[in-house]
Amino acid sequence: MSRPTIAGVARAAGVSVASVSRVLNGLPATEEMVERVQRAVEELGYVPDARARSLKVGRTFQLTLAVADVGNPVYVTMMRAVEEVVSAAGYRLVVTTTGPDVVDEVALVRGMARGYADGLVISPLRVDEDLIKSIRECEVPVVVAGNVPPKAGVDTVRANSPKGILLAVEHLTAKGRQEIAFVNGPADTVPGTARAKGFAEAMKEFKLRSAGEIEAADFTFAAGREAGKKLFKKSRPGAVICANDLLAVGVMHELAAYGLSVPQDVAVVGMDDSELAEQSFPPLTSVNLGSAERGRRAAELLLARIDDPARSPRRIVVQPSLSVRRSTP
Amino acid sequence: MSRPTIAGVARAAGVSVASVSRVLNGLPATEEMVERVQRAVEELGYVPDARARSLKVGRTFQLTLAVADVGNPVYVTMMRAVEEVVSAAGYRLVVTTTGPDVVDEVALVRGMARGYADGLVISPLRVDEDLIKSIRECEVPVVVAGNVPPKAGVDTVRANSPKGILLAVEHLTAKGRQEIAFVNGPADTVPGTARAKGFAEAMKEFKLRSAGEIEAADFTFAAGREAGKKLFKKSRPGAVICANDLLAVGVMHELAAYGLSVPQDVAVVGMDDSELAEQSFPPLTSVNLGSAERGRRAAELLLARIDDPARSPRRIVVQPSLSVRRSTP
DNA sequence: GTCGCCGTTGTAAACGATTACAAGAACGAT
DNA sequence: ATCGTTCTTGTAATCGTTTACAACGGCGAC
Repeated sequence: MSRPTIAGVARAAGVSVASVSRVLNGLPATEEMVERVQRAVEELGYVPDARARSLKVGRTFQLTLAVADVGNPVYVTMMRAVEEVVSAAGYRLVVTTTGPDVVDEVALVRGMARGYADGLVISPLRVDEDLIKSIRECEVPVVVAGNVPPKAGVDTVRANSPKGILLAVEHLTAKGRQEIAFVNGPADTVPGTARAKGFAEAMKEFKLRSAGEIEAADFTFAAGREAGKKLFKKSRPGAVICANDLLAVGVMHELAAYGLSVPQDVAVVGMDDSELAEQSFPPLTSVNLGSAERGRRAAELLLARIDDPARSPRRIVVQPSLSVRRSTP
Repeated sequence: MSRPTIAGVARAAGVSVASVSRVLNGLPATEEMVERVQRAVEELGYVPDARARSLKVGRTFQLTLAVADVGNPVYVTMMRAVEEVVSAAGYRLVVTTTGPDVVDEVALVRGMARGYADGLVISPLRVDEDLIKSIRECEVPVVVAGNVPPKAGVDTVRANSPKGILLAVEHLTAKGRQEIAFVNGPADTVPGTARAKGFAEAMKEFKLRSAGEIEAADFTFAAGREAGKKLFKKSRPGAVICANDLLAVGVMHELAAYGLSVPQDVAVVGMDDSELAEQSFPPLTSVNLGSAERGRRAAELLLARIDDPARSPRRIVVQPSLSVRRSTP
């Protein structure tokens, strides 16, 4: 016995399929009609088929959020924010992971044309011409949580990480730490380049000389440890700014291995202000790049564009703040 | 200009829709036919509509993984494992979050009848009759990563947490810690009850008296801190076992607030052996409940059941091990 | 040359919903 | 009594695929 269809319900209720559909969608009908249909639905345990429905109406009432690395705690903050906005608007949110490769991301964006969802929020790590092209040509609205050039013609909401790094440097110098090193993620990623540039600018602004720069292989804990190892092999900075919280925690572990204490010997600042920042020990001073707000705004942009596909693309920048915790003096 | 359909491709190629479909699905056709169709597809940028396809063939080639709390790092381990197995088998994995409430879970399971995916892996926190019923009656195969009674008639893969706690207690006593306290998650959850029972059994086995038991409000970091506060207000155990890693990290923070050091003053053991365990400081000794293996096996069970819906339900138990790190002596 | 067979292609009917359109009922106004 | 209006309901087309079935052409065997 297979699932009942609308035709089965119609037969059971002794009415037409059109009437069943109308009742189900809350269109006007007599009390008796509503009654009969609902009884039949109840009796048969009928549940409408979303595939058939979306084929006909051209919408799925699902939205997709694509993240590069589920292990990065910054995404949980974002995911929560997106979920909240999206479900309040009556959409289901589904999360998929792309690999770290840009080709995976391109495949995902192209794949949206298959009609999996009505829209996409994507936070790409690496961006190239192919990806921009696929986003521009995407069949469904796309919002990029991150930085892509305006020519992509797409809604974006991004962080201001140079400004964030400036806040970190300002805080560290105010506390008397002048010898600041920087542990970045891969330079071929979008946040990687932005943060490298931000660090250089900030150091210039404060007339400081960098106490060492390391490019980690990844935005991960393990890569952070590696980077820390390399860094402390050649220098003893008074502070380290890290391009995200996972890297920062990795670096702190490495510091401990060297017998250095945080923040007395070395101050450490992370970025993202994710849940990990408060969970780490000592709790991590971290640049809040507004992940929650970025998630929220991205979701709102997506909904707005679904409502009006013709509106001109918005580019929102969310301002950072600094969450001071105990990893800095 | 809307997306091209198979009819458009057929027209452009000067062949019938059936032929296009056949070429697209790799069914036998002449070289010339394949050639013409592929050119037309290329030219128009045709992408088949997954909704229409799945409506017709009755399969979506998507699988759903439902998790209760994306903030819990144990799920990232699991997600990675599931993703790997599932994508190797040619399925797309989509992740959705249920709330902590059982009604959300029931709604999700019922909702699967709408045809969102070909199968579901769910890891429910709380289980009641409604949920069991909905799982038993679910239109698509369901695998439960967790513990539901056999009468649910469903494939399950669960951890052996009592055994895991036994390992923890054994380890602690071997290191000379006899005064062991336990910080559990909510008792009305499935893991909560299992772990409470496991702790009691383990203490009995080792002829020890509990040095305090606290039920945290949630399986979260914040709840762990609260629980730690309560615990240390009334007792000074030599060791604390926590029902998951987030709770353990919360407890360690509270210990630090009391000026107690880990592991010298108090040893701490977590459960799940998630990525957080190695990221925490000191790195957390944690009971490995086999999340990765559970994820992998759950995915395999799901694929097997999709292949053969009639096979009798399997109930797999994954054995725990202990990952000793520096939070215990 | 005719027949049968096989391989390739096309026609049309599904899948399960929504919805434009038409038909019928009810009712008041003339 | 007739007509027009409005409200409710049913019939059938449609969304974009897949696929059963039929048609056709080519080819070898007799």
